Amino acid sequence: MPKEHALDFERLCREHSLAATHQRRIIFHAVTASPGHYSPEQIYATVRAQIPSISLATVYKNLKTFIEAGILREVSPHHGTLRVDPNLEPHHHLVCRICKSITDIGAKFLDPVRVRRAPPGFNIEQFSVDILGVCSKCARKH
Amino acid sequence: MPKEHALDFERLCREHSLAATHQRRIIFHAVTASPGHYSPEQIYATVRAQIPSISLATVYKNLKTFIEAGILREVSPHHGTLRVDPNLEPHHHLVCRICKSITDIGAKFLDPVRVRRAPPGFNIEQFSVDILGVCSKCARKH
DNA sequence: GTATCTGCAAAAATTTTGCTAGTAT
DNA sequence: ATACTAGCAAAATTTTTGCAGATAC
Repeated sequence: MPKEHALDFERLCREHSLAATHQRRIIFHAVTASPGHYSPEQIYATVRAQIPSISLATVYKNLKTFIEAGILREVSPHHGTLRVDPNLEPHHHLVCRICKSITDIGAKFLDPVRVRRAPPGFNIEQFSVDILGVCSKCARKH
Repeated sequence: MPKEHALDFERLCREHSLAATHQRRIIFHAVTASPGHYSPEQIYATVRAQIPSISLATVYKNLKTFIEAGILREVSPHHGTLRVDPNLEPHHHLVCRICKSITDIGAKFLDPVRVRRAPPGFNIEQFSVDILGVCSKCARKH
């Protein structure tokens, strides 16, 4: 339970050499104040209640800035565009952090995912594991 | 190793009550012929080599149709828009197939993911598990 | 004072929709 | 013959960009 989000925010900005602007403070608060996984539009709506003059572009720019700094994460590394997968067998994905490439890996190459304490009320149908890291091609370039 | 994609395709269409059109045959082939996780634009480019007059809208419509039928899958259920996650602790996601809601679940609630046979050349940094299913709210409505 | 950031407007990129003519069953 | 589908153009959504004025350090 964090006590002082405001202090956290000032510190975070200093640590990442970001200017602690009013807009950033409110955006950060909108994202972190209540648990959730919000879209830029949702965050924009929340922030506008406090800064009616803010622009959607500012929200986008700062979310991107926060993500690049590692202060926030993006839920899916592939939100940019639809990607179709013809593989209907149980399998998982190797996802390269650098080039965003996706490679299949058969489910049997992993220990089966097992839930220790079941989430109340949620009806589990299947598991999909993203194995995040750096592919061999990108490793060679760095 | 499938031998006869063409036959597969005709059968698939019959099984799902879809008209086996020329465009669909070429689109399906573009997605399944070589392993990958292609975007609509990439598929459009491939298909145009064989049907120069095809429209991008037709590619989109049919990918969506295939996905709804279960003939193809989408790599990420959240490609539509960016979603930010303020939780930097190790955790995974409960994702509802119906309403697309995302709920955090701490990493300790799952057995740790373990790779049995390591993918050659890929440098693993972290695991992200999507637990797919139906949330309690949506279950109540069905 | 200087570098960075905001807001605006415009553009780019992605996806959907309505309609008419054409095609599969 | 009937129902479904393709192509087109237009619109809707989502995201990025360039720049002038404002703000943080």
